[in-house]
Amino acid sequence: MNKPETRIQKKNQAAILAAGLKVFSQFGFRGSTLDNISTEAGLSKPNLLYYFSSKDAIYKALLAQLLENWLEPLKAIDPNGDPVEEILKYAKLKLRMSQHFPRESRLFANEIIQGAPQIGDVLRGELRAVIEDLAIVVNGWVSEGRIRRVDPNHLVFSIWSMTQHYADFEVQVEAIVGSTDPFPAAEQHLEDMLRRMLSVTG
Amino acid sequence: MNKPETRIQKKNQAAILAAGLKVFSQFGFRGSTLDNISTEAGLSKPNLLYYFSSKDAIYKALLAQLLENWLEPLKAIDPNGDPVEEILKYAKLKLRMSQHFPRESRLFANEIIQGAPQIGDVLRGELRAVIEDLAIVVNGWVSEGRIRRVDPNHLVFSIWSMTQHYADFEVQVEAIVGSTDPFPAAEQHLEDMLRRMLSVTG
DNA sequence: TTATTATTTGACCAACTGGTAAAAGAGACG
DNA sequence: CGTCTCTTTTACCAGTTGGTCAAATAATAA
Repeated sequence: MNKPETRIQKKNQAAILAAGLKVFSQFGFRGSTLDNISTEAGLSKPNLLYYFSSKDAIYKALLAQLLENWLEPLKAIDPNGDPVEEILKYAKLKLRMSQHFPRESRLFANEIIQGAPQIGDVLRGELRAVIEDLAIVVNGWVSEGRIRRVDPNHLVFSIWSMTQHYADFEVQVEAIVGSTDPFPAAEQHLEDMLRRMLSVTG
Repeated sequence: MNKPETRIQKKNQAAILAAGLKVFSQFGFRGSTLDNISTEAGLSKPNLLYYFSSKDAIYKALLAQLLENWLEPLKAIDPNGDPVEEILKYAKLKLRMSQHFPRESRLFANEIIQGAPQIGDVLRGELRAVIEDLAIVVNGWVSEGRIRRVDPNHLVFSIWSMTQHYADFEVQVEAIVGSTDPFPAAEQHLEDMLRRMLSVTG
């Protein structure tokens, strides 16, 4: 029933979402203004509101898009694969997302820090369910003796935190490593941490 | 030269800082309003401005206070102590700070995510210097064979991220562990991660 | 007590906030 | 060409923002 989008609509909606991502990820929802976003998008404020009915609508569209990409790699962990390699694959993918999509990460971080007013339900619903499934898989690996004993939830927390840190706290990382690209060393460190934590052959 | 503070001043300044911490840590600087803070502090807005000259002044006072407590434990790492235990002591202290002062952690996280407009200088100055000193110590431990080879900077990043995660992403942690207190298991996991990463006797 | 100082309040301001209405301007299509 | 829809702009609004000011009120000291 929804009409096909014109090329102008496609272009402007994309520009607005890109601008919204930039602004929201830096200032959070309440700290961002429609003026900020519309200026960044190269549109007038009423023109922006012609494409999105409200500030809220832009924010929600961004989060919805983000959550998909967020959950997908988690579900891709293969219970039949090699345990350490599966976990490492996920962790490295997450690190690469921090490297290449830091604003998405910061948008998410802002939302969570502020109490997840928009996506709290998703966290307590779908995310929790996915993590519960993963916990079963990890616990299976543990009881089969294929990885060392580990708390599945906190393993996930440590992967999330160590990887997202490079996006969310980018300015702090930069303050310390200077102009060095931190990601190669970060990946090596992440791999070391997880291999030593999980490998049964110590 | 500065006059002694009256008890009313002490009380109201403390109330304002407590209110500012609560509000700023939830909404970030730009997302917070003087009305929020003054209401939270139980004062009228002009009355609040009688004690702090501007919104900025409250925020800066909070950050200054915070940065002291932030850097102190880092300097307390003893080059002459047992390497693994020294690092673990620091990590556990950091975790306990997340547990008992989550709002301070979120205030800091908000500031960093938003590009550290206020404390960028401190990060590139004092923080960087402290981390450089620590790196020398850690590299010494490595070359003495007392801990396994590790990148000092990224070791610190992983400790910061894994510990602060429980404060900054509290709502996400809660969504997954439910009403369980996450901190005992978090401490165990943190200790496992670091011991297995660092201990030469694997 | 009174004089002095410290504190609090209410009224106010200019700039900015998210959002609206109507009309002008562009594009697409027959 | 003309018509019709899509897009953009101009002008506007009520509520909120950080902050000021003078006057009123409480503490305190002599």
